[in-house]
Amino acid sequence: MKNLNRKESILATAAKLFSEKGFTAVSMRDLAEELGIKAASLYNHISSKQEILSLNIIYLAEQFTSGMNTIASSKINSIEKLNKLIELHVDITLKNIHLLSSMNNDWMHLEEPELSYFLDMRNGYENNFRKIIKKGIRNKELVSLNPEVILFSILSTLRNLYAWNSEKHIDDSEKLAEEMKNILLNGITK
Amino acid sequence: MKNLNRKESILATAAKLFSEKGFTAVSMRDLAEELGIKAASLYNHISSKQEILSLNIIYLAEQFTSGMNTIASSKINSIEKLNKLIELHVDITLKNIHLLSSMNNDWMHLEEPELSYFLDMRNGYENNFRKIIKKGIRNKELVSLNPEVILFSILSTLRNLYAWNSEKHIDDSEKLAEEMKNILLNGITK
DNA sequence: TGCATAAACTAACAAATGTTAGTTGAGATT
DNA sequence: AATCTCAACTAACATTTGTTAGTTTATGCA
Repeated sequence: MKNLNRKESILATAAKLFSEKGFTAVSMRDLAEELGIKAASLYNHISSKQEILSLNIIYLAEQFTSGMNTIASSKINSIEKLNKLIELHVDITLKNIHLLSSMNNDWMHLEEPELSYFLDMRNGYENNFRKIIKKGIRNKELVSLNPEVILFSILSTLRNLYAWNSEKHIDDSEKLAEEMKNILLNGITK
Repeated sequence: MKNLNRKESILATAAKLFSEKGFTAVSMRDLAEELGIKAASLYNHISSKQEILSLNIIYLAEQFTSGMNTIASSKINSIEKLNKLIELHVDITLKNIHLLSSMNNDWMHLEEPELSYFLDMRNGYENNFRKIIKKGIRNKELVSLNPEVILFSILSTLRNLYAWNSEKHIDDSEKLAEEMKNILLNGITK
């Protein structure tokens, strides 16, 4: 949390606390105490608890959206796109573990209009992912199974990366991505 | 929620609300209102908000633990054990969607001694799962990749089943389990 | 009929919540 | 030296929180 200005360290500390206990269970006094100041002082830097949540979540969601847009529109085949998506998730997750947790578990506490903005991004992301899978099936690159189940399986694993990683700290992002590609795409049986 | 006595319907309704907003964000007044009574009346049936959470979570965790114990000690090979585990998850999840959500997201709000009891069950479950995977690798039934990454990938997908299923309602439990076995074990590439 | 029980109610509590108003002090700018 | 600004502070606010105490009411059993 060093080398951050006060607002940034509030956002980062909030993300950490939210990831441990959830948005609602963390009070502004908890957050202030963790930063060594009084709750009222937080309001010199942010306008509300709600703003902390939405700045954090929207920032992260936009990263995923932008990464997905680049990949979806690139001229590579479906499997290569899936590989790139796995790299994208591993990369963003390892750099933002606490934010990931916050986004996955507290997005429903966003208020309008940020809630709709977030859900639009999330839906857009899933739709792009779904298209890639369906195209892969049509091209015979992927097995012809229910694309929804495929989508769900991969996305669940990628979205949960943060939970696993905070326990066993995998530092080598590249190696982790390679193993995940292997497992998710080729399966685990011999 | 019909054909349940009052206590059971309190637990079920709480699970539903917790799954939508999280344990901390649901007040006893919210819960009471959903049941058509006043908050104080809840205390004729349960002793605290905390009790609601722990009864729900412990009930579910014990189901997983007991299912796992049966599978782990049965005399079948590793891949068959993994198949059984997938069936177990699909089965329990489809029957307890809201409970699943509550357990996955609100367990950290348990208090001692239930918290430790839950964490012991959870760790035991993961250890059994890990053993099955490691033995499968030793037996050359499974590919020789990092067992932690394999464990994490499968478990993430299984644990997230509830989230996906509440949107796209897959009613055919058997068919869903079959597709998941295929994808998780054999991969998705041709 | 009278009584016990179960489950609802009203009213109130102390504590915790997010937030605002107004104040203070240190450091930079004029 | 005087002023401005930033970021901390204290004090207080209106709500909301989980929970308790005491009361009422309907139902089933003696």
